[in-house]
Amino acid sequence: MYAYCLIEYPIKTLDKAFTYKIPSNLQSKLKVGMKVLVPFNNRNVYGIVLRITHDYKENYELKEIINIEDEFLVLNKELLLLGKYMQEITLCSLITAYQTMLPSALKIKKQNTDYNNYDVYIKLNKKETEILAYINNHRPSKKINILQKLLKEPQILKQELDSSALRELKKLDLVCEKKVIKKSEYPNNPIHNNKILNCEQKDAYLKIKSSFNIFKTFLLYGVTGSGKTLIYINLIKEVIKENKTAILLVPEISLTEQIISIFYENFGKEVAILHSALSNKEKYQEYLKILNNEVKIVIGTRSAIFSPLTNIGLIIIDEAHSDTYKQDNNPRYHAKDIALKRCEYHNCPLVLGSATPSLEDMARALKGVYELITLKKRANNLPMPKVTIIDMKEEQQKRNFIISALLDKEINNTLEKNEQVMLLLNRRGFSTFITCRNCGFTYKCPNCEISLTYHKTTNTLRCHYCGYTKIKDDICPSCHEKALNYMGMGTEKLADIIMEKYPLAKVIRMDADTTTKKGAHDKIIKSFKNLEYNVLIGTQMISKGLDFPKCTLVGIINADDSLNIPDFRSSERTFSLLNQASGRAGRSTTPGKVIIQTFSPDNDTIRALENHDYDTFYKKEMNIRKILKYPPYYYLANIKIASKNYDEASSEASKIKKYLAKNLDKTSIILGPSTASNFKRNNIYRFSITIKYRYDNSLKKVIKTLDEIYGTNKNVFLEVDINPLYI
DNA sequence: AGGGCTTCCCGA
DNA sequence: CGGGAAGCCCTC
Repeated sequence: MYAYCLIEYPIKTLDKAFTYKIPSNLQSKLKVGMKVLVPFNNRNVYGIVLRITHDYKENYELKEIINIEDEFLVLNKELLLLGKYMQEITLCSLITAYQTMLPSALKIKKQNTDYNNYDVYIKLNKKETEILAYINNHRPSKKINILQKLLKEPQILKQELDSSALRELKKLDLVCEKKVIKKSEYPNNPIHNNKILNCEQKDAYLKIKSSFNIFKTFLLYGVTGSGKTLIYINLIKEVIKENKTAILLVPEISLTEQIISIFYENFGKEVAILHSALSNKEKYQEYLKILNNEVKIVIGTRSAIFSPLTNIGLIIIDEAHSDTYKQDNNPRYHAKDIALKRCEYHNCPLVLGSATPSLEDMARALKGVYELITLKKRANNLPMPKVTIIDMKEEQQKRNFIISALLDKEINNTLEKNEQVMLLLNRRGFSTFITCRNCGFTYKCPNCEISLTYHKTTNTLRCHYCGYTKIKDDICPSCHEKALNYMGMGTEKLADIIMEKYPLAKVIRMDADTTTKKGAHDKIIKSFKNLEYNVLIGTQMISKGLDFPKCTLVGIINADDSLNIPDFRSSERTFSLLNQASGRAGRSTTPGKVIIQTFSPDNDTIRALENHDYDTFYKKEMNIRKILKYPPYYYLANIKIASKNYDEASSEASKIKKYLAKNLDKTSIILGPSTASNFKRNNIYRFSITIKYRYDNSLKKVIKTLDEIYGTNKNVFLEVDINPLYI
């Protein structure tokens, strides 16, 4: 017998099956989808079996399979097909597709077996009476604080305590460390039990339930707080009753602790969790549970869509508009595409849940490709927070540069009432663009309607979609002030300003700088929730899914900045982000207030936020997409041409453009080559070509051919992204 | 990917 | 003529 194997190297030229003889001792055990060790070019490598046959025609002298790596790890037929599908739609190599589908401990390659991962807890090391004596004999301090906490709680995570105070306590031998292997069980949290579906929720539930056993996609469009989770739970209970399984995808686990604990509470041991914060060993364990049919539900981030569940009855993608569902390196797959394929295979429904659906999804729903289910009311009948838009051009005249008069007043009010404030400082993206400090003017490309990117070396502004270039002016073309240099402000500076201005403010920051350490994220959220602080300042990471009952005011300092990011989806993202952030205000009994500061108070996206008006936003934005031929009216494909050598990258890019123009359908539009948004990174220059197309035709074949040609080029390489989220 | 084999170039 | 670097090729 013979086995066709794919080997571990993710190289285009090796992306084909190699044939091996199966030694007699392995013949009964070996199955398609298993990981094997094979001799390859004077050494041994791992591979995966794609096909087993009884005869072999060509007279090439074959080697034998050495061994089966793990008899229990088998990629089943569905997953093998799924990998092929992923190869097809993302143009990655097949082995890359399979590698992506497996947890890192099981990848088809030699492993580093560094599995260690544990939590360090702090415990008291002396009797309670001794500790109390110590507390009574010393002045209040961070150390005393920690001891008091430990008297209440027997053990506390090390990262939650002040490290310098802890060091001293250890020296005094009052506390000790305890290492505990991290467990993936989440605490039961009996808050959300036994909730009954309201009318809207019940309707949605029944509609989806009636489509069990049918391959069909639902867009569950419900305002923030409309109780989508409760619908998910009820649906999944039903799925399990039918003895089937379900996958729930969430955008980021750290922001979804609540969902997880609700699921543990409802389903207990039947749930497996898969996400990047788990150690390799934990992932392996969760994966084994799924393989052994010990669980019925998998909750996880993007890659959980590949869980080896059999007999799937339902897949749900929560916050389906989130960018995290698309992988931003090779293979650039979107979890939704994979989900659709799996639902088709299992003949079951896919549910896309969102408060601000992507235009693509909404367009499909309105066309009838998906079934649209709308939840208009918040589950607890709370009103949506009141949104006020402030014109920062007017405020500038009044010398209010960062905090408007109204926001100032509301911050004072809120702090005096002992409630909490969240201030969102919009990110500026990766590339630099120029804004007028005086009037908020930003340069836009006349062809593509996106902000121009500033290139310091040449003092030019360029469109990274189509390549349009112009020289930067000295004075603002709009207000004629010499103020064309505003580059934005960081959270640190804003925190300083707030602390200086409001004596009552206890400020905590959350952004990329303050959350680098593991667990820092959680720590900030917990301490804000515990009311240790009353002002939370952060970038967009504070906007997602967080629930702070005492937070009644949300201030958006610079609504425009994300609007100006040079990307055709910046309006869509801004709407989603700010709508999401607005939803943070007033989640319990007191109604919330939202203040949006902007230089463009007449902008349609900003206007729509005032009334949480997705529908109007959708119509206006769709119109722009139609005129400019962007998705959902056209599909996109992006090719980045990268090289250490500027000239080579540039000339190859021009060649590729010519090749595409010659070989693609004439209805396709080719933009570029232009400098990519990440034009120079790590000394590699990148040029970008974007194709807008309506009919697939020869596109994938043409790009694939290009990709193969450049597969052997050592100096220039291509990065292909089909349906890119960013270009 | 990565090892082996060929080729090419320069100094003696 | 020799050795070392660079390029090329092959892997069941």
